[in-house]
Amino acid sequence: MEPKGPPNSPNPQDLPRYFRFFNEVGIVNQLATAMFEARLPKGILISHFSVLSHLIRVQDGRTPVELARAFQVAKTTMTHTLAGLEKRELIEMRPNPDDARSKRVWLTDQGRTFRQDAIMSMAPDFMSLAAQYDVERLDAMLPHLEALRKIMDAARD
Amino acid sequence: MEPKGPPNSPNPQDLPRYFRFFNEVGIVNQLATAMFEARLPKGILISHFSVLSHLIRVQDGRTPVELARAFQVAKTTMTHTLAGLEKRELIEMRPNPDDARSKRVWLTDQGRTFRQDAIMSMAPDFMSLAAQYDVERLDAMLPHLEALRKIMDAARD
DNA sequence: CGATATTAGTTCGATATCGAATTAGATAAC
DNA sequence: GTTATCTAATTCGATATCGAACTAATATCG
Repeated sequence: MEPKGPPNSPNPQDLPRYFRFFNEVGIVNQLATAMFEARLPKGILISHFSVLSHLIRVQDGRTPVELARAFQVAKTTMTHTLAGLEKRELIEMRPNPDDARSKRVWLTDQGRTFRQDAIMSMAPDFMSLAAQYDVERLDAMLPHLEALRKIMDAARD
Repeated sequence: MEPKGPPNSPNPQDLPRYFRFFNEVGIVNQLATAMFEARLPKGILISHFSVLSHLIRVQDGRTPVELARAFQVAKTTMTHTLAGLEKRELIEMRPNPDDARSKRVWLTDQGRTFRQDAIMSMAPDFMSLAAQYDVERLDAMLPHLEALRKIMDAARD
């Protein structure tokens, strides 16, 4: 064991290690996205599904800006995503009584059902994954990813 | 410790755990992408940078199809990305002597220099990250991510 | 109160990505 | 060896995402 220096001594030698890690994260993300979207009806993307899930998790009635911030996408992107969901009647946009500039987003029954069905349709993929890769390993990584995310999130001033 | 059952018993109860994991991966990826691209000259995206890096890592002289497969993007997407790199003279496209339908992609000196400069310009971000998050934790996750990626990759028949 | 600055949402133009169709060349089958 | 099939790359049309500019409403501040 090396004597432990200061908590972390930033070292330019480490650069490739970061690249490798983030590269791998990117690949996993791409594969997961492809896996998810293969199960979604065409025209519905992860972005749509994620908004529905978010609204269930944190309660609906959020404003578009809140959603854009939560997903860290441009406001215009959220406008577009919400328009798609509204067109399919998975959400409803109502005026925000607290602020006439604003709106609030509500899930429709169809929206809730749709999400539930989508999740169920993905189950087989996860089951087949579970057969080859112990879920525990994902759980073990989660706290580390969360810690990383929080730091990176705080860093983007 | 629980008695160890069969290696992994796929269990529908685990679904939310997968979602949480892949969701977190997505967020980290998004933050990393934003961090990288903030350092790249405008008009250059991660996709461009990644192709340059790939060509250095596995040797240039690859064909567009090979690159499209390596990154798992549509051929048309790679055509587009390569066009951007060529316009900026970071790569050169030459005919493939082995196959008249095909081309081979070569790095220019400018391309190599560009990549090196880009990496150096990102160093400060990584250093500041390293100060708060031990690189060892990333290294520890890497093999697990790689294993996961391989399984998912094989699964996408 | 009234002027200024900020904020919510949209429209618009640019670019990234994809799938379908196309063209030219290579491979396979008979 | 000729025909049919497959493959490499591009073009085209559709959609996702973004930033800049805009409008309307709210907040701030003198």
